[in-house]
Amino acid sequence: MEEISIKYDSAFKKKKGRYEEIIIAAGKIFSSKGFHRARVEEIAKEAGIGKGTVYEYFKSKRHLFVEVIKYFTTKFLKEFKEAACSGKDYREKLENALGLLIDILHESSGFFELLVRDRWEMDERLYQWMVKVRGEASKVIEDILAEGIKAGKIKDINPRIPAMILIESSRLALFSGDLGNEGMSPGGLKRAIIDVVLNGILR
Amino acid sequence: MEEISIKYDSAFKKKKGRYEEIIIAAGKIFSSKGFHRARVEEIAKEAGIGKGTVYEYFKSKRHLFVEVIKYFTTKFLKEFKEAACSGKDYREKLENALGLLIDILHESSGFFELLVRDRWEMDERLYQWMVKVRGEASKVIEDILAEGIKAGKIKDINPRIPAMILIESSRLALFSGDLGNEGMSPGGLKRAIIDVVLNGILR
Amino acid sequence: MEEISIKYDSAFKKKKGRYEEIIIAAGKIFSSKGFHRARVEEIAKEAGIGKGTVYEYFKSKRHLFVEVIKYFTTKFLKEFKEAACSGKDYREKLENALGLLIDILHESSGFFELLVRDRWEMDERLYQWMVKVRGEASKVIEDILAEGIKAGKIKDINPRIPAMILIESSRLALFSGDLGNEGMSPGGLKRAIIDVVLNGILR
Amino acid sequence: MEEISIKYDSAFKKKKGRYEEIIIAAGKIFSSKGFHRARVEEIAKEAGIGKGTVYEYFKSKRHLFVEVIKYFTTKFLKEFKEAACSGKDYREKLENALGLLIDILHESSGFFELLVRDRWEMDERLYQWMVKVRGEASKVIEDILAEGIKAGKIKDINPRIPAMILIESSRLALFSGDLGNEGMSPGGLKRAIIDVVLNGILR
DNA sequence: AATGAATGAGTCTTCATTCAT
DNA sequence: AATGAATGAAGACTCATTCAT
Repeated sequence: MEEISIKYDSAFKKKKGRYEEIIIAAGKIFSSKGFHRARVEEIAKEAGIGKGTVYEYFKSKRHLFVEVIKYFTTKFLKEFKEAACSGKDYREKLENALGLLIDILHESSGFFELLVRDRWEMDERLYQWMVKVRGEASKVIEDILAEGIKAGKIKDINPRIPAMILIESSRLALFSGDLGNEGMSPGGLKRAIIDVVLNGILR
Repeated sequence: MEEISIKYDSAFKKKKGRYEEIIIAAGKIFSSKGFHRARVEEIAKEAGIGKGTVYEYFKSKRHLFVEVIKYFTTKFLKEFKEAACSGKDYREKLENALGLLIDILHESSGFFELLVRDRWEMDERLYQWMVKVRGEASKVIEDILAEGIKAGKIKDINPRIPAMILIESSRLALFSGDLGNEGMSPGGLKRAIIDVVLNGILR
Repeated sequence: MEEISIKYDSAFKKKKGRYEEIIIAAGKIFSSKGFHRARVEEIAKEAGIGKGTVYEYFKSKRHLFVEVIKYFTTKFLKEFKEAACSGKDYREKLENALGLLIDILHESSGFFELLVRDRWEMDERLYQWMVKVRGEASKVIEDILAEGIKAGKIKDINPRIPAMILIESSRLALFSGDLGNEGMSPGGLKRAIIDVVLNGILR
Repeated sequence: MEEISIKYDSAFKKKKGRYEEIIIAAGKIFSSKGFHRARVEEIAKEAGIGKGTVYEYFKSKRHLFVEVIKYFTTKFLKEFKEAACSGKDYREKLENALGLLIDILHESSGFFELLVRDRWEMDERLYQWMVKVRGEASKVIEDILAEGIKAGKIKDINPRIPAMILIESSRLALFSGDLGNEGMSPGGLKRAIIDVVLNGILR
């Protein structure tokens, strides 16, 4: 299969494929080992190319790292925003957005830990980028909550804190399995979080 | 003052102080730079000793890292549990415990990011340790919530998820300033989180 | 003018021009950076061709270097010999030959430093080539001096040493500006050298 | 012998010996291969130490190179100035100074070619250093000639050009053997150069 | 013939760790 | 016990060269 598609692929790759291929391979390796333990040669191998080729596309390991972060966060934000639109009311939108976030965290936990973990690797510009991404993600949820407020379903409060609580709480998906919440599927986690934040736990 | 106590300290250090001093110095450096960027020599310098001496007390940089994690998490857990006892009812206890957690995250954000970030550096044993610490922290909050349930104040639900939401949400303290929640003091954040989780946001 | 001749040139180049163009481009780059710091890609760019094309004409960077040395030294020797013929007597010939040498050193100091500097890059054959070039240049001056001897103007000595002193002294043109002999034009330098060597400095 | 002196040596080395040992080893390797072809590991091996140790004493290969140049030129200048003082009159001083220069060029030709050859490797500061060294060497000869002028032995001219001619001509020592002036010993070369420059070659 | 994307051998450099003092 | 000079394994990065198009 690999063999069969070589010609088609290689014709395509020259244009933009290589760049993206390397990003994706690097995403895998960085996610599983972190910046420092990831070896450029290993990334190249994962991408099925030679070590030097990486440097044809990226100035340095650090630059590659930055592009990996940007690539995946951009991709995530796009999907997240789309999910946040697809629903008939604020409640459905909330479920869709949070569901997507939790699914992604659940599946790609490695990558999302990068965002916190390798904060040390970030220069100021990348750090500001991450702050912006975080802010945008928060805004997506805030807007949904604002819709709920407008519809009279939600208390008329500043939706920022609840929005951020919802997002932070989604991080629990990272620890499923490790923390005894076995049997807690992504879907179950989503419902539980929404339930707590919407209804509270007071009797 | 610093100067005055030096002699006393250095005489005393020979017994047990050195070990702890190194841990504390290493905590500072690891927190601010992460495992890989921290240099053993810098840690030694911070501790006011020679590089070789570090290896008299710790087998390797990795071993030192493990002990640093254990030292600070143990210290944290102890304080966290104490805070969770000091209050006349579940509500006060919750405020005290969460307040402490948020304060620590706010002050020592660098260190607590270690716990997530350098997950990659952990061998299985340290990872299990961290899982245990997380579990115990969760248990502390769960017990407080259970007290509230028993007192009839809180719905009769499994308190695990709310407990973990409370803990995860506390992480917002890590981003104060960066994320536009300026003006949100640790105290304000604590109250906001408790309010949302206890009462929910539905009208 | 440059533009106008491009088409003509490029049509012509296919035959022999390319080869020479590359040599000239390489001469520029090697002269300004030396062998090691010169990049094949940069040479290609300077020649207005692709990197791979260089290898169509030259087996390797080293081979190209050798040809560059040969090309320019041959060119220089030819001009040097011509200058050494153009004069009515030994004195005029000496002035013309030395004048040319000094002018070339003054203008293309970079290239002539190659000859010494990258001695390490030379394999035995190129080294012998350089020895031969040096010998021929010396011979040109020796012959002029011999003419002077024959004419009874110059002492009847072996002209080799004076010839080589004249040539070595011409190297001072390399340092004009750096060494405080500012204001010493190539012409002035030429006259000063000839004056000293012919007349000596004793009172 | 080597063995016998180990303790004495090693006690001494710790202070300043290592630094100088590395310089000397590096001088050997740089001289014989030039900057680029010299391998740090080979320099270390020549010095009888490990590769990493070089970096304990020198920040980088380039820094080491700079120090090598400075070390040997300083040493040369010192000896050159001393030789230029040791003589009863200008003539003896000239013979001593030029004799030393020619001997050194003859023996350590590799090193002195560095001075020209690796001009490309020099940053501006090192280049200025070399200009200064050249200027000082010239000044030494100029002063000797000035003494001759004062004594009425030499024409009352600016001694700079003759001084520089004497120095440049000494470079012929670099080519003894290669250029057919076989049998021309350093001593013979010295006398020939002085003779030509002092007396000139006109009949 | 011309190209430039791909390659990997070759090097500098870092830094955890050792060990003689 | 304490030290820091010495070490060398490990890894990022460069660039001459190749070769499919």
